[in-house]
Amino acid sequence: MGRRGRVVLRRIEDRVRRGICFRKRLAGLEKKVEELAVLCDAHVGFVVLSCSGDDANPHHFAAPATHLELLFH
Amino acid sequence: MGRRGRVVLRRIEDRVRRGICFRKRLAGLEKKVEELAVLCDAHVGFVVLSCSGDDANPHHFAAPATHLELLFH
DNA sequence: TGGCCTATAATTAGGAC
DNA sequence: AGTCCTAATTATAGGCC
Repeated sequence: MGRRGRVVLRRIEDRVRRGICFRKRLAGLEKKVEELAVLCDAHVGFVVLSCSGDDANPHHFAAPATHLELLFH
Repeated sequence: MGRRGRVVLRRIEDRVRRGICFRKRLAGLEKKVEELAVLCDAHVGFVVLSCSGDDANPHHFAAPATHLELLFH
């Protein structure tokens, strides 16, 4: 994707590239979730527990904040 | 987006258009979640409880299936 | 490592049927 | 309401610093 070729749905073996991809896509996902919630007045939440080989960035998110109680109560 | 103008982050007031947008974006989100999980070997899940004014389509999803236990146990 | 840049791929709103 | 089409926007891999 981006500059070269299409997405191949397969684990990215290189640790560094996998981490970069993880951070970029996580940001994109957060935006999409927020958009779905607001545009469609939906209750949406998502959880990311970890990225393999990257203990530094366990993550958690739900959007928007007012839905948090509903989802994770 | 698409044919006319940019995304405005605001509730779509028209019921029919909101429902269409909901279904399209939900499908897109499922794909993105699946991709994040596989590409980055991450544990990801998301929940959609409802779309306002569309009781027909409460939805639930987590990807991939092997992560379900981890996330919603 | 982390932020910008940008060439491409991917998503999607609206239309047609 | 569902499916296909496609223009136009948006997301993002790889580069660069």
